[in-house]
Amino acid sequence: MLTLKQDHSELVVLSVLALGPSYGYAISKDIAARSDGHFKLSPSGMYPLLTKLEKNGLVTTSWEEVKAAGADPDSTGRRRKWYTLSPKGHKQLARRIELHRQTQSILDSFVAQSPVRA
Amino acid sequence: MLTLKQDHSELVVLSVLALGPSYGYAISKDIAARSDGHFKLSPSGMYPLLTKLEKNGLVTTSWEEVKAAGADPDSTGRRRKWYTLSPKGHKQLARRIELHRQTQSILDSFVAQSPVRA
DNA sequence: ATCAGATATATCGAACCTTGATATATCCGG
DNA sequence: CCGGATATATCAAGGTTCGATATATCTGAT
Repeated sequence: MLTLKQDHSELVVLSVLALGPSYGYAISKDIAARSDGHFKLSPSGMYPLLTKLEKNGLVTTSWEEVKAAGADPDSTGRRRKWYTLSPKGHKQLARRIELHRQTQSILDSFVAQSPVRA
Repeated sequence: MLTLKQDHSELVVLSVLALGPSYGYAISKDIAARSDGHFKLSPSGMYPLLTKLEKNGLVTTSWEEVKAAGADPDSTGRRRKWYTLSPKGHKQLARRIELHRQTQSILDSFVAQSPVRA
């Protein structure tokens, strides 16, 4: 189980949001599910990252009050913060993907030349 | 020009040392050359990393006194610290490569599903 | 009704990493 | 003789990581 570092976190979160708006908890479940449980982004990694994306204008946000079926109409209910990829966010994702591919290709050339013995 | 982060630095440095012993300055030049100038590992990234590899037993080290052709025989000369990948280092490299491939493959699956628009 | 576990967001501090600047010293070519 | 390359290394400021902690709500099972 791999805990994602910031660069990979950002790439993955942006790519998840490229499929449609979501919120922190759902994104983290999504990442775990779509990576077959291999990738993990914990709350303490997720929320600061989402805040940073918002501050940088890569996402826009809105709050949703999630009320239970038979809940007290006066209760606050559970709050859910939705994140939507902005045009700037889409551009940033494209840039990140390009950079990722470039990095991978060079990294692979180093790895390919390594005479690996177990 | 990409400055390597620790994880990538370690993978790249180990893979360079897998081809044969080297020393800090040469490794950094090697990385720049073999990446066509795209990867950079600065002295302040390199030396702490090499120290860590040594402390963890992944490399063994030895000093070489590099004397100039017509140098004063009593001068200290320039010091060069050679790093040789240990058996433990070879195993670690194999592990790192495997992890790298796994990570790439999952990361690629996220990226592949991203509807990229410039 | 109660309670455990899931849903949901968020911060904190200690440890660790990153990076440009600084330091020291030697070697080589012009 | 001097600037640039060779060679190693540390420092401090800022950024990152990660488990722990906090708060509050919802759901399903007993």
